[in-house]
Amino acid sequence: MITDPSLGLRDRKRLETRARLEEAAVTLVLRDGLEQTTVDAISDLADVSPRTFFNYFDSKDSAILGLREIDITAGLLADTIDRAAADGLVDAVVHLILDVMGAPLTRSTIKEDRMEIVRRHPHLLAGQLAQFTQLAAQLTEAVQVLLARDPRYAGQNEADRAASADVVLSLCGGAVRAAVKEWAADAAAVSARFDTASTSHRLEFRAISLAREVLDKLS
Amino acid sequence: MITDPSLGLRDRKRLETRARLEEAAVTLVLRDGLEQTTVDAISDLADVSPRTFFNYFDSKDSAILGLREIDITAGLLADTIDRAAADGLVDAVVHLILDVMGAPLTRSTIKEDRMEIVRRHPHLLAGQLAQFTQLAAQLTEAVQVLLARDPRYAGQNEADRAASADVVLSLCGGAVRAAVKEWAADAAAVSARFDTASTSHRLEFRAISLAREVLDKLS
DNA sequence: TTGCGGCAACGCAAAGTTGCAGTTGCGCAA
DNA sequence: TTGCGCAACTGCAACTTTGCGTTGCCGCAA
Repeated sequence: MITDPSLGLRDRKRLETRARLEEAAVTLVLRDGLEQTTVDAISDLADVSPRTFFNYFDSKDSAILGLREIDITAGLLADTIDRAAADGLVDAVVHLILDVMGAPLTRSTIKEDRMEIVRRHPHLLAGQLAQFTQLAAQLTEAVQVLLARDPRYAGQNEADRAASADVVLSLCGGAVRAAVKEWAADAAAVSARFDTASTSHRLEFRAISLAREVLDKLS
Repeated sequence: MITDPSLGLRDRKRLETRARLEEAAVTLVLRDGLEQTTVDAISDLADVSPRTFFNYFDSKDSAILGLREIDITAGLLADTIDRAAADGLVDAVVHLILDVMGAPLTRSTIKEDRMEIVRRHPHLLAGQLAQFTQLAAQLTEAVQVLLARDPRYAGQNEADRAASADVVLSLCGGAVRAAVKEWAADAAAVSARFDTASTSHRLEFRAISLAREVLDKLS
């Protein structure tokens, strides 16, 4: 239940509805399977109309993963800039992607259930990751900001920087996707209990290694 | 009309049906606009049922672009390997992507009409490019073959090579996407007549530059 | 307290997409 | 030449997704 009094009734209801939809989606998928779970059923369980479902989520998959519209806060961007200065651009961007895409997996109250679902249906995450470029002009924008503060890209004009940002994002996104793929294959095989926080770190570490390796060998 | 006598009636009919669908799609989109053109209308004009439409194409967009199932022939793979040896991995992969994705744009008989449509609706190509990773396990496989023949990746085991291939593909795919974005923005602004062959070359050149630049600056 | 602007939920309709099952007819071998 | 297997085509139903127009109610200001 959401009780933050700083929000008006309207916003509280909105948050509650979203939470109900997320929980309904996860519950039904665990109970009936991914294919068997329809948007209608999720909406029913959450007590809203199917039309409303799509006012909250872009797709069934988004609801299951609990992805909300990407919103890169000033704080997150600042952290990313710091990270870029400390560890380099690749580390920062990989971290940013995982933070934005993976937050519901590692920080939600139903994260264990979500992890279980993702483990059983790796294409869920992979699919979102494949699309994330188009979903998130914001990410490109954030990377552009990073590039603008990078001396190596100082001479570039706006347009070139946008293009470069796309490529950097694609590289890092690919690394994350590859890391997730491995993790899903591993998790399916090993099926060991795992702790979500450490999983997130392992993913980040692996993604960064992969990206760096390619940079290393191809340049 | 398809008249190659080496094919049986069955195959000839199949090719004809596909051609009719492609042409119907392009014709109707040019006449009525992208949104106004429905799968039903395309199927009608091509004299098949809407259900059959989806036996030939994954989506309306694919039909408009004339994308067929990706099939990397032995010849194409050999060419790509040669190119990798001569100009490097990035050049080869970028070329491969453009060849696979762009063939219908540069080699089809209705290419001018297609180019016109892509110019008016850049998201068509961008969308396909965004999805191409998942569509094309074959591309990943091809890149894996390239990596296997690359001395820098000689020490890697199968699994690591698969991951690296994903990242390389993502990098090059991003570069192509960025190049296409620029081209679309340009073409929309300039709206000049242009020659499809040289467009393809310019795209390839620009994509390679972008990829190399990122490799250069980030490593 | 009342009235108003706007957002949220909703129903409806249309389009895209996919699985299933039945029919037809090509291609091949006996 | 005949018969069989398989692939293509089809209709149908279900599901996902989106646009549009309507209704009701929250939040704010007079």
